[in-house]
Amino acid sequence: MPTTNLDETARQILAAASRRFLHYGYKKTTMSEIADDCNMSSGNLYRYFPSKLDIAEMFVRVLRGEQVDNLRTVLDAPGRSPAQKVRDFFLLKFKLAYERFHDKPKAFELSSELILERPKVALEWENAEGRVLGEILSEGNADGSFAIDDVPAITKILQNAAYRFTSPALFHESGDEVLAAELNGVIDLVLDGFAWRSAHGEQGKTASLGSRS
Amino acid sequence: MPTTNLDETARQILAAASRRFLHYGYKKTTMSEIADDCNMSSGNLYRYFPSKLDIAEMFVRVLRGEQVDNLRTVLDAPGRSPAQKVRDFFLLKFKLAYERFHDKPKAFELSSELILERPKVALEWENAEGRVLGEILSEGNADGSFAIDDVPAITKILQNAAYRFTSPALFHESGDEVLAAELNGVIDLVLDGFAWRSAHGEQGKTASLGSRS
DNA sequence: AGCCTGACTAATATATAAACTGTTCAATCG
DNA sequence: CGATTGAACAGTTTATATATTAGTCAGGCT
Repeated sequence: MPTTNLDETARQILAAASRRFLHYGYKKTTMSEIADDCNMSSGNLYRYFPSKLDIAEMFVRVLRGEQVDNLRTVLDAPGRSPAQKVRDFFLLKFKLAYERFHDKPKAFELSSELILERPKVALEWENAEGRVLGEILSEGNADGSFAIDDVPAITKILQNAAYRFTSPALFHESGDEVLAAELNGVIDLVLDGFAWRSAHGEQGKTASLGSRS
Repeated sequence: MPTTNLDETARQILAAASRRFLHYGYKKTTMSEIADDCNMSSGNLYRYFPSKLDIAEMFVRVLRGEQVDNLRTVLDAPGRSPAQKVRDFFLLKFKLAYERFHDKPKAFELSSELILERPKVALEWENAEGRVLGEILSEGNADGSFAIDDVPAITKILQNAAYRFTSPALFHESGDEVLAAELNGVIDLVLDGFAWRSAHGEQGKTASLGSRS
């Protein structure tokens, strides 16, 4: 959790802001309200955070920390093969995104607003999750399930392939189960790709069936 | 082209409307302006189209027709294997979307506005493109490159896996070449998945390396 | 008759004024 | 003297009034 770096007062401010962000959204909570909740003046908030947007950024960093911690449990699941963990990772990520979108809509709205002003936060989020996924892939390399030479590159490819199921744009279109089934279809296919590569090696350099241009 | 069904006058209206949609966008072109361009009264437009939104829908249908015709050329490319055609299909689709996003922004804006009111149009678009992709897959089945038992299902999976490169949400983040390279990475992997399946059969039923649950 | 017009209306959009909010900082407090 | 305040300012949001537009229809034109 990134909050451990924070002053006690800063944590209090963040907690008060988080409550209001979740209930009323970012734009509808005012600095004065946050200050009132903390029994201080609005001006004093600026001794602890440079701006309102920075409070929101810290709020999102906490959300991200929780989500990454959650995804990291996939790594330690006993009796699961690396390939199964790849599937677990994306299904859990989808489930977490889907649930947050539906029962914490204000948090989602806040993330979107923040990312418009601070795109770097989205990249950091993706990278943090990518690190977990990369560990799964490395584990597969170690036990011989996979034969991936460039783990970060393949991590990015997997994130790209699963993008549709991690962005809330389509959470309206279909239900939980339909989307999860489609995600499973994508994962089936990329895992078969891994299987092929681990049997034949040399991935990426020559595209097996359909060489480029 | 869907315009062949149309009355001569309707075509004239659609042409005038299209010019203004492309130049000024949907909301900034008025029915009176379209009528003036056609030397008729605004009321008369409603003899040919039920509403302004229906003119926009027809405009988007024409766009879609052009795009699908364009993608269909991939099917007839000589000397390309089915796997290469899968790659050609998605790279061309990406290029068309990327270019239209950048040099016909008003058309993109119009598509977005329309799809909010007429989501069915987006589904029809995806299905129309899916039919072309499905023909490529069937061709691969016929010549032995692929061994796909449920072509429509795999078509959907491929569209899902490539979604990130067909939705304009990320066209801001990276340049042309970076995105195309990432798309190629995804295609490499799914084609390797096809290679594995064509060598082993039984795709979908048992997920090769990482069986479900 | 069949096609077309253009004034009319309800609804939407734009422009303008009023209120509010993020942020600063000179003054106050402990 | 460091920590805190709250009035002041600039920028933005909201509320209100004005104007425009999508869509209708009773009549006119050919």
